[in-house]
Amino acid sequence: MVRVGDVFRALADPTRRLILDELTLRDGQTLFEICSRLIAHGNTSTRQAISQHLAVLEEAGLVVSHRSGRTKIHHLNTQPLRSITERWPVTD
Amino acid sequence: MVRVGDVFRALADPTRRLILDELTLRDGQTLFEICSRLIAHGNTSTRQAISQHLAVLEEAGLVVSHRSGRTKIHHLNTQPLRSITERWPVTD
DNA sequence: ACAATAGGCAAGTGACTACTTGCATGTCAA
DNA sequence: TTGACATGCAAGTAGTCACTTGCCTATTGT
Repeated sequence: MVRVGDVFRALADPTRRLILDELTLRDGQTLFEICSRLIAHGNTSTRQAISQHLAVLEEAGLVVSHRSGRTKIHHLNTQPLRSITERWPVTD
Repeated sequence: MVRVGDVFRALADPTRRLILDELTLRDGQTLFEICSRLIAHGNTSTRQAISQHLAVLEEAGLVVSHRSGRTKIHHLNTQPLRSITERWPVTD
């Protein structure tokens, strides 16, 4: 069960938004891939920090993961974002 | 200039989301009206707390306000929410 | 088996955040 | 003008959060 508060709290951090951007560019990355590519783009986060960020994103339902051997594959899930526009409809 | 981080941080707090809900029900309320109606709905926040929440919402661009005599009228602005679905498009 | 790889767990720290408390400012009605 | 009303400001506090640090587990290749 995903709470809406978790979604917003997860999105409130700039590094977590960068992770979502990275998964938007290439879905299904491992922790090490995400680390490498974030650092390559100037982010200074360590593996442990990014691992904790991914846990927050998973709790919010924005990222789903499954283990494959000794690696863990992360997938983006934009479904929880739907609740945002449903709650406060954007007026055109 | 509204930063996307401010929007998510503002939405991360449950009381602030209740304030947005309240303004969705009836737009253009004063601080005292918002306080009264939130408390009537079981929220235990004080006036000062809600005032600070409104300041955060204004900084995020989600609420715009103008003074009228000794009262301050608050209006909802859902425009910043658009950036959410623009950044991570919701797949149907 | 053994070393390297990919990731996990948990305690500690500094910064930030929500909330309170107390007082000050500005406005309206009598 | 004087008091009541609506709101603002600013310092202090308790709790949360992001990040580090150090060690541990599990899997793969040789």
